[in-house]
Amino acid sequence: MAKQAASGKVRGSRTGRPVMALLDLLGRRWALRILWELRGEPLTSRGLRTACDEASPTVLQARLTELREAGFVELGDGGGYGLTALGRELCETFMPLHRFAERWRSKSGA
Amino acid sequence: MAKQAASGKVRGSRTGRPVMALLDLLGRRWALRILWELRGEPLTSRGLRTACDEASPTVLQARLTELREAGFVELGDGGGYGLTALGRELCETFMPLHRFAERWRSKSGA
DNA sequence: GCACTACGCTACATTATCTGTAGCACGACG
DNA sequence: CGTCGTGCTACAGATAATGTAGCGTAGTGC
Repeated sequence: MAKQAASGKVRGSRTGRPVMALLDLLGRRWALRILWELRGEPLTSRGLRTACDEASPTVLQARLTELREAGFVELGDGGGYGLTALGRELCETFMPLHRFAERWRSKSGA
Repeated sequence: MAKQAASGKVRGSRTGRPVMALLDLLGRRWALRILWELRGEPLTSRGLRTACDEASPTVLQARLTELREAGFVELGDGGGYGLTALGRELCETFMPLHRFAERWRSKSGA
């Protein structure tokens, strides 16, 4: 479990372009999902686990650490994970995805 | 290698919400990156591989198949992968990510 | 103090997934 | 025919995720 995120080099950032680093960071299992679940209000680690279909705490913890190092997520004082201002911004970016997903389903079968 | 994408159930869609299916589909290695690299003009499978830092053809082929089944990517007549209209829509959604990534880098170190 | 609960977080064996290299079948070009 | 470029696949080795269990800490009620 390497610790390299946000400190200058994330896996996939070989090109130097920050989008790649971001794309790679978000393209990990549960990363997008975590941001999505945190979009409303902060959740405890166990609450987040429940929200994420009981994903294993190992990955969740790993993603949470990466996301924290990236500055998108933070651990509140009284416990519970929440989005930082930056994380909230990022989440805004994904909001259109919700509407898109609905349209997508109606077009792709189902 | 299971074939289940877009045909009603993708891994992670247990909740039934299409966002989850989409989040899960895009939250696989190279999925986001592939969409991103295809955003401009179509690329051949090898061209795409080059664009994706020489990622192994195994995963690329797997993602390409999933993305095709999802209706985001298509294989052109004369060869070369390109985005479908739906895929292009999805890509539009990610465009703000580029600007965000720049801001992110300046805030998170580097 | 003591049990009880919930928190963030970790260990570890099993299983799934990705990497890297090689190579196939097909077609176009010379 | 030989060579090149397609899309795509096989397979061994490395890496990451799963699932279950449990740690240390902190707050509660007694």
